[in-house]
Amino acid sequence: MANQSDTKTKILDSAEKLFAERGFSETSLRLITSKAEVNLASVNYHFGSKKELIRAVLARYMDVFMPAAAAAIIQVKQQKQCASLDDIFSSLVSPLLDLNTVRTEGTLIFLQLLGRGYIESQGHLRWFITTHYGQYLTQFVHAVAESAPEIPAAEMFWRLHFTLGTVVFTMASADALTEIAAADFEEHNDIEAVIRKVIPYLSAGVSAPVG
Amino acid sequence: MANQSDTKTKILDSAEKLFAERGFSETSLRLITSKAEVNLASVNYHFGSKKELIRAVLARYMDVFMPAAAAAIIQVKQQKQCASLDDIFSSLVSPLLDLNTVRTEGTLIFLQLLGRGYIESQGHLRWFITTHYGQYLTQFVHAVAESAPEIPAAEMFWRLHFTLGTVVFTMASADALTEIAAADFEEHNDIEAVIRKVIPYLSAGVSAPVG
DNA sequence: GTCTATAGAATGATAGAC
DNA sequence: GTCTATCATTCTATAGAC
Repeated sequence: MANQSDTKTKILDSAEKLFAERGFSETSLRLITSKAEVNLASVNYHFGSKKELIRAVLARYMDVFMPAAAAAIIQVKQQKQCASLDDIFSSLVSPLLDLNTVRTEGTLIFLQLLGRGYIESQGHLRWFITTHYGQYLTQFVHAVAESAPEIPAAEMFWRLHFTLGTVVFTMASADALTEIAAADFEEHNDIEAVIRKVIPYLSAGVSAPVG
Repeated sequence: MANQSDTKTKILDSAEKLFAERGFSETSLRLITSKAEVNLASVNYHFGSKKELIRAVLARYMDVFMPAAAAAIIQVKQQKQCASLDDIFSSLVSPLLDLNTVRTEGTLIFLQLLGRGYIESQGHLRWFITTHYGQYLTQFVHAVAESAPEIPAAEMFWRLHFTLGTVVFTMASADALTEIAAADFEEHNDIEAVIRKVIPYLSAGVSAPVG
C-alpha cells in the first residue's frame, strides 16, 4: 500500500510518453515497465490489462482538460455576445497550455495521445471518449455552430472533423515538423507557437464559403 | 514463372486493402496471404520482407498518381496565368479519382495508405517517399506558393502540412464519417463528394490572413 | 504490493523438399 | 515458384512465492 500510487503513477508517466511517441500497439508493456523501473506484472495488477491502461492514460488528461475547456468556452461567450470562431478556438489555448503545468510536455503528449487514439483504435477508445465526455463535445459543437450560423449543420459536421484531423495530425508529427522548420527556416517553435499558427488556418477553413 | 506476376499481384491487392483498413503493424503476413489465397512464404520470396512489401504497395500508387498530378498542375498553370489555390487543389481531383479506374476503391485506399504511412512509420516510409518522389513534391509546393504569394515560405510550410493532415486524417476515417453523416443528416457521400467538400476548407485555410 | 517464472498465443522469417 | 514445417522472437497475461 505504501508505494501503490507511486508505482501506479510511474507506470502512467512512462506509458503516456511512450504511447504518444510511438503509438499504442508499437509500445509493449515490457518497454513501459522497464522505463518506469517497475515490475512487468505490476501493470496487470494495477490496471488489469493494456487496454485499460490506455484508457487510464487518456482519462488522466481528459479529466483535467475537458472541464477547463468547457469553462473557458462559457466564459468567452459571456464576455462577448457574438464570439467569433477565432475567439472560440483561442479560448481553448489556455486549457491546453495549462496541461504543461500539470506534467512536462503535457500539452504535446495529450494532443498526440488524442491523435493516436482516434486513428489507431478499432473503436474502444472512440467509444470511451464519447460515452465519458460526450456532454463536453456537444457543448463545443454548439458553441462553434453559434459562431458560424451561416454554415449548415451537415457541412459543419464535416468541417469540425477536418479541424480535428488538422490538429491531431499536426501534433502527431509535431516533433518532426518543428525540426524541419528549424533547419529550413531557422524558426524555433514550441508547442504554443504551433497552436497559434494553426488557429487562423482552422478558423478560415471552418468558415469558408460553402461550395 | 508462369504465375509469378499473378501471385505477386494477388499479394499486393490483398495487402493494400488490409493495410489501408487496419494499418501496417496491425496487419500480419498471415492475414494478407490467407485473404490472397497464396502461401505464407511467397511474400518473402517475392518481396523479401514485410517492409519492402509495404513500400511496393505504396509505390504502385505513387507511380501512377505522381506523374498524373504533375501533368495536371502544369496544365492548369498553362490555362490560367494566375491559377488560384482552388484551381491548384481542384486540378488534383481528377488524378485522384482516376485511381478508382485503376483499382476498385483506388482513391480511398491510396489516401488511407498515405495517411497510415505518414503517421505510423518511424521514418523508412517518409524517407522512401521523399527520395523517390521528391521532385514532384517540390513542384507542387512551388505551384501552391505561386498561387498565394502573400504567404511567407515558412508559414506556407506549416499550412501545407496542416493540409496534408486534414486530408489524410479525413480519409483514414472516411468510412466512419460517411456512415455518421448518412445516419444523422441523410447525406450519402462517396469519396468524390468528400474530396469536393474538403477543398474549400483547405483553400481558405492555406490563404488565411497571417496572424 | 512486488517479485520470478512461465504459460500460451502470435509474429516475421527461412530451410529444404518438390 | 510453391509448398510444409519450423525456428526464434516477441508479446500479453497470470500463477504463485514472498
